[in-house]
Amino acid sequence: MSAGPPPFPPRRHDHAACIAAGLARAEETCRIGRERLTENRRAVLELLLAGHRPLGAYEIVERFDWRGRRPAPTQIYRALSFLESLGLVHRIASRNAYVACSGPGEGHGTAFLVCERCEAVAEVDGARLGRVVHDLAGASGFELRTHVLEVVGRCPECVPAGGVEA
Amino acid sequence: MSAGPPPFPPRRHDHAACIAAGLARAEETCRIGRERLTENRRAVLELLLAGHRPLGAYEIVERFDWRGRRPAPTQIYRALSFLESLGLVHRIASRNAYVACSGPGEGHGTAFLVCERCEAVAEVDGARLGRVVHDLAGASGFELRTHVLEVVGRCPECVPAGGVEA
DNA sequence: TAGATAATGTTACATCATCACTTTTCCTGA
DNA sequence: TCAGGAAAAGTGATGATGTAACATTATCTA
Repeated sequence: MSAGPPPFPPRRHDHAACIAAGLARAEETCRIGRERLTENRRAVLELLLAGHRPLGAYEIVERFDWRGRRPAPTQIYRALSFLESLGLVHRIASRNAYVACSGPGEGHGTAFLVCERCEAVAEVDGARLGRVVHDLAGASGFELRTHVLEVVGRCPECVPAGGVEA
Repeated sequence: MSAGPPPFPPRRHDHAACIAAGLARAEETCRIGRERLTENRRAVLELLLAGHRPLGAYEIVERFDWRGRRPAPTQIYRALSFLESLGLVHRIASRNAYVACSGPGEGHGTAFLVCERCEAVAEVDGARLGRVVHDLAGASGFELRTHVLEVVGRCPECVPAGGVEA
């Protein structure tokens, strides 16, 4: 049930390694799907991995040092939709923002825990959630294709801090 | 467990009555909370109730016949956030759109079933979902405040229709 | 009825996302 | 190895969504 790394990585962890792992996973995914992880796509993914929180498309544009210039939004959106189609990136609908996928591809019980204070995002997955969503839809005669579950609150690091600041 | 009206109302139902009921509920809610259901707010709510599907803010602007002129987006957003704060309207994040609340206020197990073909939206609520979300968050040490669950697929009326048209 | 508070009116602007079209890059097979 | 086609990138414009700031008007309350 609960194998794998903790959903919220500790504030200090081997970030370089976790970026490298993400890129390696992307390369593997592309290789398998016979897709190309071009320079643009790779760069966008890298920024998301480095950000370690949801970034808006225009935030990505700003961070993009791309042979000295900045790419047009179009480029970013193209890369994002490519990466999304491979499950390497997810859109956080409640924030109009994007995060690098932290785990293996789309289970049918995926949820995002979004910290409203520090903006950290954890991706969690549970068969039980998948079943509940499935049943909830089924009970209404609804044919499920996909779902968006975003849980908003405080991550473990931010629970102690009270108030609404930040 | 499954009392109340069917989550997806039949295509033909007493729509006037269901609008009236929505408005009555809003008036009651405002009375209790000592809030004012002003002309603007009431009109926005009425449009959402009449639409019976998620409307974008600018769609509301267009439908708004407001003493012959059209209101600025600001007005609409102000009404929407007021109505949202009272739980009379919900934002469908995955669509940047808004629907009138169809049931009693915020349980902690609310989900929206969004038909990708006809755009109908049903609001469903289940204690089981609430528990799963709660547990999912808790297992990560996450302190839950609220959540967004949007299930995308086909409503019962649209399941028969194949293809991706519309 | 004065003063405080809430809501509205109005303009401008910030942010998010896509379209249409051209050019370049890369892959494939003769 | 190079022609031809497909995929990706480059570029400019524009559409769609959402807020900020501030003046004005309506409503409540003492």
